[in-house]
Amino acid sequence: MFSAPPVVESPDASEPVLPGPPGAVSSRRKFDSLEQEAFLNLWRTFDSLKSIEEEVFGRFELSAQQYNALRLLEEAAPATLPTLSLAGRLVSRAPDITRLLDRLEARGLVQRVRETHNRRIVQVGLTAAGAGLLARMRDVVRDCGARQLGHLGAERLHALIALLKTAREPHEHHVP
Amino acid sequence: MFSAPPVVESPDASEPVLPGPPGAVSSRRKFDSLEQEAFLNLWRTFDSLKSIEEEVFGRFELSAQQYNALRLLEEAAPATLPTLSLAGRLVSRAPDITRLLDRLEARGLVQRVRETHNRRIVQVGLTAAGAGLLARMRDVVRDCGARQLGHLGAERLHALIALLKTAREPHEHHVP
DNA sequence: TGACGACTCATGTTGAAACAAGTATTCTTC
DNA sequence: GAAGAATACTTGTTTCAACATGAGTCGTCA
Repeated sequence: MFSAPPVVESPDASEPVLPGPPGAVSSRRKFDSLEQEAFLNLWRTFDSLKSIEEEVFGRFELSAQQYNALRLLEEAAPATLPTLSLAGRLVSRAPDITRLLDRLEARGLVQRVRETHNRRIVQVGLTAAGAGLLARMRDVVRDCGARQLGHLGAERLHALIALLKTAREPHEHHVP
Repeated sequence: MFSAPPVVESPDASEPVLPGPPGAVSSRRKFDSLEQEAFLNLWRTFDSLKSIEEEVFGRFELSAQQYNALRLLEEAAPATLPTLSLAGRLVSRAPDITRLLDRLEARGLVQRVRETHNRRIVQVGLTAAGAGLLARMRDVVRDCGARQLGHLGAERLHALIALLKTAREPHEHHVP
């Protein structure tokens, strides 16, 4: 099955085992195209910043997606949101919104009420406990943001936001 | 089984906040800070582009991370890489590199050979089948990149790449 | 030599994400 | 006003990622 078993003992076996690419090499050799280079940079940067978020949210035993759901409910409060409407507003698509809410409800952070007029719909609302948790997290979360991206400054942040919006614009399906 | 001192939520989860009383507080601002807005845009854009990648790689029954591993092995070929060295070069950190390679090896795309001089190390190399798969994917992947970000144009792609690098630079333990 | 510790990878377990199928309810059409 | 389509979730199942733990190997120094 294998044409030539390349049991090549890597000649540079003494290469640095530490993470991080040898960036000095020409970057075009590593990427097929500029678009791919951009996407890989996007991926790497997102992963880097996400790990910071996760460390912060982990202290409250929340995932980033759970926090995001709570924020959307806070924004809607004192009104509530139908389950799928909430799912549609999440940053990342959430095909498993039911169990995400299960976990939040089990901790008393959200509340689900089946509508009386249309009993198919389940309204989701933030509880006082959920609002309290968000309030306690506020400062920590803001500090986290500053730690992540504060060094960019307002001007470059605006430029980055604009570029990111332009990047995904053609892929969005008409969502307000 | 938690190592960090958990910040527990308030124990009173009994006060529901449902549509009822008006007033209360409702922040109309959507973001706490510019940094958070930038991160959420990063997240959303990454998720959008990633779903395109996944659709393309899914046609070959590969995840983006698996493809990335194969690409790194192709870059190293005909030499091989120690397992952890490969893991360190992946775009996203991969604590489960063993089973990722298990799956690739089960399909005959990579080959693992335990080194004789230092039997702790397992060298990973691309097989001919793996190289063939990458070759068959090449055009599709490039088209995918163009579909994702081709509308930006070279100038804005360069600007985006530069901003992304600057964004994650202080969080990398290694300066490339 | 042989105990000790560092290194490299494998394995066990838990929990979440993804996809598909099912259930209850409402709407539509005749 | 009943059959069938549509809606809004829910549940089941499989797969994968994350964390902790363990096993084998090597270097070192008494």
